[in-house]
Order: sequence, then structure tokens, then C-alpha cells
Amino acid sequence: MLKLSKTIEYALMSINHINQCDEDGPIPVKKISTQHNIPFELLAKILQKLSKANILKAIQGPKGGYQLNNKYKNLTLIELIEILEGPFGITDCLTDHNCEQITKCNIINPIEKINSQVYQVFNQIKINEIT
Amino acid sequence: MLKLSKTIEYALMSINHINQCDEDGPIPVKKISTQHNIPFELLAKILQKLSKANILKAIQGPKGGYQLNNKYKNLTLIELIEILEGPFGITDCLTDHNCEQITKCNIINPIEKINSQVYQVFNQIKINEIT
DNA sequence: AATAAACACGACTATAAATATCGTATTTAT
DNA sequence: ATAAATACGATATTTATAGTCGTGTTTATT
Repeated sequence: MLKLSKTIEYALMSINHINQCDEDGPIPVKKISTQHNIPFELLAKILQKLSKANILKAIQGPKGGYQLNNKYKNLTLIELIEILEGPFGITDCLTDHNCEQITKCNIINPIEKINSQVYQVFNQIKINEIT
Repeated sequence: MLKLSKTIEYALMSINHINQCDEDGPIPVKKISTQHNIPFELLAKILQKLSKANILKAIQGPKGGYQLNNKYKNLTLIELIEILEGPFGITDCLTDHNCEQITKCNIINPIEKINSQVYQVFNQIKINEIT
């Protein structure tokens, strides 16, 4: 509970990997997946999402791979999470509105307080600064 | 991902319920579970844990139920989480140390930073104050 | 003493979300 | 033309959470 998903971990590892790479050329998924022991197909999909969100730039064909886009420099943790997993919320009722307890819920206020505090923390964390 | 578990939600609802109850006598699980549409057996277990941790006081026999203990007044969210779910950590590697990526992990520092920030937030949240 | 209303608790099952795999298509450097 | 790469929907597997069941214990009330 309250775990960062593997998806987020793999994304952070990849961004960090690409960022710290000496070579200038694009980095293929294969390199990242073997070096960090991440399932290839799974990682491929994650990087595709980041590419669609313009965090990474995809280059196809031989000698292709992924590069960091400028947009990455301002990327916050909350943005990364929402790109990969949709709207952020520490309970389902904050994003989905299908709650068994809704009629007699007596903790919606505390939940919202906690949620906004976590949101704030993640909103202040820049991927650029922590990796 | 990064969801508060139902366990925590149910615990918060119960504490809040007991706290706001007009009657002075102990509140039986049954009342809380029916009023908030929470599975009885599940809730029973949660309250048993809180009782073992001296957050609640259990009173057995007819007219029994649960009352708040004084300890509840200083209870933080992080304590509640750890009572009900064990050591807090936003990744398994921070608590379990069985990680597939351990040899080539390049994000342990960022992970630890994020973890300690969330920990701090939860450590400052007093259940007493938000409910 | 008998009864019934409550808590105590280990073992088990079900469900949903996360994780991982598979198959096929597309792009492009050489 | 070929091979190395991304693109992506569909499916399968795994895991953690959520929920159920059965049995036992305590104690107020009669």
C-alpha cells in the first residue's frame, strides 16, 4: 500500500540512464532493459508513453532509440505519475466516484487533506533535480 | 498505485465514528459496519489490531464494544499505517530488501528522498486533528 | 447455571490491479 | 532487401488486497 509502482520505478531508471549516458546517440530500449534487468516489452511500453507525452523523443530504425526531450527538464513527479497512470488520488473516490461508503462517508475531508498534502509534495519534486 | 488501503480508510472511519458518538458506552463493531457499509468480519479484524496497539479499548460481553484510548490523541497517520500494515516504505526495497534491480539500481537515492518526504508528511498528520 | 451478545483469531477464498508476455505492424539506416 | 529498432493491442500471470468462514472466549443478563 502506498507503493510507487514498478512502472514509475522503471521510468525513473530509464530517464536517469539516458541522462547519464556519455554517448550522444539515442539509447535503445534493449540496452536499458538488459542493463537494469527490466522486462523488455514492459519497458518498451512505458517509454512509448513517455514519448507520446514528449518527455522522450523516439527515433526509429537501426541506431534508433530514445533521447530526452527538453520538456523533461521541468518534469515533476506528479506529472510523471499522471502520464503513466492517469489522475493522481490516494483513494478511488477522488478520481472515480464509485464508492460503497459514499452515502455515509465521514472521512472525506481528512482524505482530501491528506491527498492534497501528498500531491503538493509530489508536485514540488522535479525529476531533473533528484536524479 | 499510491492508494490508501481500505484498511486505513475503515480504521479512520471507525475512529471518527467512535469519537463523534454521543453515547458514552462502547460501540460494537456491528454498529459501525452496518452504518458505513463495511464488511463486518473485515472491520472486526482491523479494530482488533487497533485494540492490541492500545489505540482502542475492547470491552467484551453483551453491551461490549470499542472505546477510544488516550493514546489515540497523539496518533499520527504514519503510526496508524504501521500498526495496520507494517513498516512504511514507498518501494519494497526500502522494507524487504529483495530487489531484482539491486545490483544496477540507479535510483535508490531519489527513491529515498521521495520516501522520506512522504514519511515526514504522514508523520505530521495527527488523526486527532484531521477527523 | 444458561443464554446470548459481544470480542479474538487463524485459515481460507475471491477479486482486482499490477506486472509481464505475445504477436504483428511500421519505420528507417545500411 | 535486410535487420534493427519503435508502436501497440490483446492476452496471460502474479500478487496484494479484500473479504469470508469456523471456532473459541468473555461476560451481562435472566
